[in-house]
Amino acid sequence: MLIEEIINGILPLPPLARQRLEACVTEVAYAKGHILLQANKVERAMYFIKKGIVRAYSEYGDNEITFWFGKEGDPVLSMKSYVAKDRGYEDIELLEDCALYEIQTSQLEQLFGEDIHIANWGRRLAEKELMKTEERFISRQCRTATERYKELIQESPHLLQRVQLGHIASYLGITQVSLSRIRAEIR
Amino acid sequence: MLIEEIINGILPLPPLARQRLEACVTEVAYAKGHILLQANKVERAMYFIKKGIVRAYSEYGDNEITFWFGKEGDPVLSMKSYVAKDRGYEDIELLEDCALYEIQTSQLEQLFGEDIHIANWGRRLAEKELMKTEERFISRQCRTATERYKELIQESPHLLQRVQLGHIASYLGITQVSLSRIRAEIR
DNA sequence: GGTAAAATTTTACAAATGATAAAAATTATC
DNA sequence: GATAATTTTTATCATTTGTAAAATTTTACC
Repeated sequence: MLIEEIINGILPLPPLARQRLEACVTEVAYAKGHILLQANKVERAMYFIKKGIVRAYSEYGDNEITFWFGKEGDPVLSMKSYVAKDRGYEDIELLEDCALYEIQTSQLEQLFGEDIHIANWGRRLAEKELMKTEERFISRQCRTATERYKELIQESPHLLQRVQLGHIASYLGITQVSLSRIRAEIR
Repeated sequence: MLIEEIINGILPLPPLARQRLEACVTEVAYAKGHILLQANKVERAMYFIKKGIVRAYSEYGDNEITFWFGKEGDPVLSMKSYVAKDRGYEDIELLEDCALYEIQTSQLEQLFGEDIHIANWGRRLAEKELMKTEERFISRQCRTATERYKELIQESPHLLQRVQLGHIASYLGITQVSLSRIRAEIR
């Protein structure tokens, strides 16, 4: 996926603003298993996924809890680092070899202060992420695990092909055993 | 709470920008029980709470599910309406007589296009809301109902004085009966 | 292709939560 | 302040989900 598409997908920018933003972007690539962002660290870069799939998870007691998957075009950042300049909750692990667009948040912040189009682009980015988080929150609050699994199949069928079920289970907020049960019932 | 404090609490604005923003604000007051924002409607206003307490809830099947409380200083808006110009999920009900600051989102959007400080203020608003939603999401994912209840007592002890337990229970994602059990165990 | 490792499913049992109904306590109203 | 209405607690039983361990399937690697 091209950075231009990703940027304009958030908020279409006039050519000059887009050039300024794109000038901050560098391409990087890491192998499957690489930890892109670390929990308990103030991260100074954010990414967009050009190619590949990643997950965000937290260690909690013995087991890790996956709470987000990112795919092509998605932004990857520690919100806690990005917004509050504080240590993040999550590790972000590459589930496939990935190509990424990298931006230093310090550069981005400078542009936010200089270019009103980019400031509104950044606003839009946060707003869209907020919508997604809210939707998942409400889905979690209102629907049963079975409904959430069916919803996931509907909306992200590709994910099931690319991610192992243990991660999916913890993403849905249930154990792998529960997910197995649900899958058996549906069949 | 003064609108000036609320605005500067999100992002301190230079005097001119703050004046422009405050010029959009009107004060309104409604009685306990009033529905400020309606589910399944594209809402065109947002609010900040000057005085009082509100809740956001969705009807789901027979029962309603409360998923947010707002108190003095908090923004009140349907994210779906504000961000996507789409019908919101939630009703927002006043749990006490409230004094509110009202802003038409159309006016706000115009300012976002005209004033870079206000654009960055809007970015900050979305970012902070995102952080809050994310924290609650993670708390929900990682902690038991009992832990979440204790967390709530710690962080918002006032809420328990002002809101009935049925709403608190559904906010915590459990039934009122479960919450009663938890309260009995803790004592 | 065979072996080891990892992932997934299945099973049995335990713990947590939900549903329902009824009792107790609190709050609102006249 | 008495009565009704609402809210909260308690009790019982059913259902869901979790834990642990074993069985099966899939994947990775030599």
